[in-house]
Amino acid sequence: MTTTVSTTVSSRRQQTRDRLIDAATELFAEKSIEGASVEEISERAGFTRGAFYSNFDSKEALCLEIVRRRGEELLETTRRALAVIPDAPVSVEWLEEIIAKVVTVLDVGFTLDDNWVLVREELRLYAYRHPTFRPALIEIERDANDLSMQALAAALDRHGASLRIPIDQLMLTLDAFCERTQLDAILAGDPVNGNSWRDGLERLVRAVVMLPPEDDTGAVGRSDQ
Amino acid sequence: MTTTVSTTVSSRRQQTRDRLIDAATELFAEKSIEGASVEEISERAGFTRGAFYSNFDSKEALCLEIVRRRGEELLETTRRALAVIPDAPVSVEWLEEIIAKVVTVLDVGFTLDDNWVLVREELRLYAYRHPTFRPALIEIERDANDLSMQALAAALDRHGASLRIPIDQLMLTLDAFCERTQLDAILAGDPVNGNSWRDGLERLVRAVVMLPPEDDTGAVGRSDQ
DNA sequence: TGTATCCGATACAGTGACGTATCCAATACA
DNA sequence: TGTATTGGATACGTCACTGTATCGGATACA
Repeated sequence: MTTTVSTTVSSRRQQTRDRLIDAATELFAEKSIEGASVEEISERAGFTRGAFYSNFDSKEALCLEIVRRRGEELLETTRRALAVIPDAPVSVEWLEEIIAKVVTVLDVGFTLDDNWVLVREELRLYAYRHPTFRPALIEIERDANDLSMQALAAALDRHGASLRIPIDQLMLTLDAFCERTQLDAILAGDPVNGNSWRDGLERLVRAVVMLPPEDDTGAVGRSDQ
Repeated sequence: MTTTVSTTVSSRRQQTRDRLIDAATELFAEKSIEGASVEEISERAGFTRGAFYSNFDSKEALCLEIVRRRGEELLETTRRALAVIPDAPVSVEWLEEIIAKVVTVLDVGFTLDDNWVLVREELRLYAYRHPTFRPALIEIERDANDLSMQALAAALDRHGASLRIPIDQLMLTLDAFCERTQLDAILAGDPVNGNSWRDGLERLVRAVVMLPPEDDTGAVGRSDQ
């Protein structure tokens, strides 16, 4: 139809959508999702309510878009972070290496936006109450998690290291730990440096990873996939 | 002044307060705190808005009361759970013993009410946005945490065991893990049996606790209470 | 330069929650 | 039995939010 026009059109539309999404994300952190009215969101974005409804069917549709975008960002950034991990096993200080990478990857989800933790928490609860929205959140979180998990599994495997607990439980635990630490920090009024919880994260990983049986050169054990 | 009357009066008043609090807790889990109106809370409790405002100054005051009560319940139940832990070191399977107790104690916070996890999450976010409410939540959570933590520390010490990570971090991690596992279960639509996360909890503790250097009889190391 | 389309603003009516002020019934006390 | 007090219900005015329907201006294309 108007395919030629839509390119220029879309760019404008995309911008207002972006601004609406940014404003919404901010407000979701400040007040809750329930607490932030469509009017307020539009206003902060510099538009009126009409513009909002012209771009999104509802607040839920906007939430969905937020999650979708964040999911893409997450996957993208995680991939970049993972690309840095060397394929070949590192002989010296390989544990440090692994831990550093794991921490970096997990960082991703939290470093992107200062109060994303709050919004994420909000979205989780929102999902519980909005059945149509729920599967989207679950799927996206799962995808992001799986990517990091597989990378970690591969890295550990390459270095012949093993874990004291199942890897999926480790991922969940690390994630939950980071989230909680940050929330506590925010509650306490501390700035979210990202430093306080990083140390804890490293300690946690270190405590759960088991070294390979006395191997100094770091030879490869088995490498399926 | 009317001290003699207040006893009889209070009992009636207390009942309506209880009903209001119960209704509110239910609704906070179903809809959010923001999402549950004073009108709806009163209605579910079998009263009208007038009764609500006769008993609480505001929704925030009610939240405060909820947290206060829950805190007391938590401390009380935790104390009972801890009372079961034997003072003397157990020679055989002492690790099992410790783990079981830790799990039990942590259970407390979650077993009391099926969807307390949701309400707790809500309250955490609510606290972030309501500065006057915040310190109450922080204090109560801290008190409950400290009680378990000290008990765990003492138990570990009696048995000469140590941890791979600082004990406060362990407590936070365990708590966060339980919470998250349950939230995930709720999101996935699974019933909150309390079984799925129990296993994980035990594994986690087991992975982090370090046995004393080859001691079969479980002799006491140091015991600075 | 004219015209069609698209996007956001404005106007409007409907809804629901809020907090207060007042009212009624039941209970306590004398 | 009469009176005072207390606990909860009802009624009221206000305000913010929702969603829709209509309008105006800008941009693209001929």
